Amino acid sequence: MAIPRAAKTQRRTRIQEEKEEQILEAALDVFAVSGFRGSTIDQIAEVAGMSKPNLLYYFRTKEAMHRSLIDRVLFTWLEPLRAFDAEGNPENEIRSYIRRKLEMARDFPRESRLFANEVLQGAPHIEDELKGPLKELVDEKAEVIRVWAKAGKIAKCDPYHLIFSIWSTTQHYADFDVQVRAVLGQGKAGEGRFEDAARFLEQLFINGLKGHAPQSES
Amino acid sequence: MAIPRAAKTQRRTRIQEEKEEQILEAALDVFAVSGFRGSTIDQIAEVAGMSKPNLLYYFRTKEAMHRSLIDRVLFTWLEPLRAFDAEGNPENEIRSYIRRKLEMARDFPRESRLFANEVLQGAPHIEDELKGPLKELVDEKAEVIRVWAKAGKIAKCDPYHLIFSIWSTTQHYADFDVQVRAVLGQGKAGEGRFEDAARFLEQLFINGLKGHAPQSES
DNA sequence: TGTAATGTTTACCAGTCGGTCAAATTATCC
DNA sequence: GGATAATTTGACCGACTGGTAAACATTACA
Repeated sequence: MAIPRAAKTQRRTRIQEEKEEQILEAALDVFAVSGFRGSTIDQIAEVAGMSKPNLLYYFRTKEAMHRSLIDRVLFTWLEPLRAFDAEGNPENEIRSYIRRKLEMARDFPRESRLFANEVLQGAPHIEDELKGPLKELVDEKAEVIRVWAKAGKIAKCDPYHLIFSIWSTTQHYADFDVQVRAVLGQGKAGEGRFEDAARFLEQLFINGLKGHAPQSES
Repeated sequence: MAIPRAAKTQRRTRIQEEKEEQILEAALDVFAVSGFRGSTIDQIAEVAGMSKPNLLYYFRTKEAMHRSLIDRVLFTWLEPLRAFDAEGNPENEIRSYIRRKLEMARDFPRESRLFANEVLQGAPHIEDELKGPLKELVDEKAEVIRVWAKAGKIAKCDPYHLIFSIWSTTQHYADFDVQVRAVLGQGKAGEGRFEDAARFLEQLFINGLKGHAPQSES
């Protein structure tokens, strides 16, 4: 009868586990490059090395694949921000947040591009996630930063725009990789570029946010 | 016999001028959102308010439209960087570069997204421009910054990554507009967000690059 | 080992894609 | 006003799109 469709049955078989993994892996490849509209099931099927109807056996529609991919990636993608610790030393927290985000741009560029494509195209599939969980998390961490600034531990600044600028500078190395490589040219475009970027960004943000001494309150 | 195709004839008629303008305007709307692969001629035709064969009378192919659009936008897009003046005061130059880039993100978000889409998808249509004219311009301006740093007018830093970070932070407000709005929420997502962003970014970059006193040479 | 559930494939569908063609319409210029 | 060139359109093409149906193959399990 075959009603599997990956969710109906309580326990997923080993083969389901494997195939779904294989499909999402291929889908990530394709969606990350062409976005949702620009990607086709046939492309994904080819990359995954299976027939199109076979893909559609595990994911009923193209949207279901995309949805599943986004859901899985979104959680891990926000991990670095979640790790942002209110109790920690501000300078260290910012420094390691930058470093972690940069590592993700280096190690998971496809995931970064998947989101970039989605948001760039108006986030038609993840608007709720942005306005809900994402906003809440950012609000929480922005408050932490605001308190640090108020206490003079870092410079007074808009915490939201600080977060945006860390996102954009780090993800730039994944999303605009082609451009970065083109501009740096043969010589400087090697893997060392991430180390250079890390050094520069840490310098920029740490110096840029140096607290103004203890500073009086109110 | 009508061989116009917009380029064969030396002098372009008023009507050609107008229609091509109209088409490129519509194409910008569509390409900026969906990227090249994700956009269709029919969509563009509908936005432009003309029939599909009529579009194809002025631009032989979808690629020709895209090409034409990119060529036209690329020049103006790099204008702010070109204006970067080696003779000027470093702090002022950086400040006004940021401001100009941010104004472009605010006033020409579609153009920003057009490029973002293109680069994100591997820049299949503009690789040459990136490796050629763009790289040359950036090399030139990076040298200016390097000299400033060497003279102690600004902090020692990698000029390429400085430029990347200005690009990414400013364009973020165009390319990731939906996300920015979602995170800032109803209250703070108004037009004032560009002023807030400008203030933050100027603070970040100016403080982040404060020169270390005159500093000895060699 | 049999059989029922699971997994895979071939053939196919209706709608959309980029693009063509010839006929019809409109502007231009004498 | 008429000839000529420029513009516009409806009808159409083959290739591709997301997705389906049903036959076939494989696995799990009694």
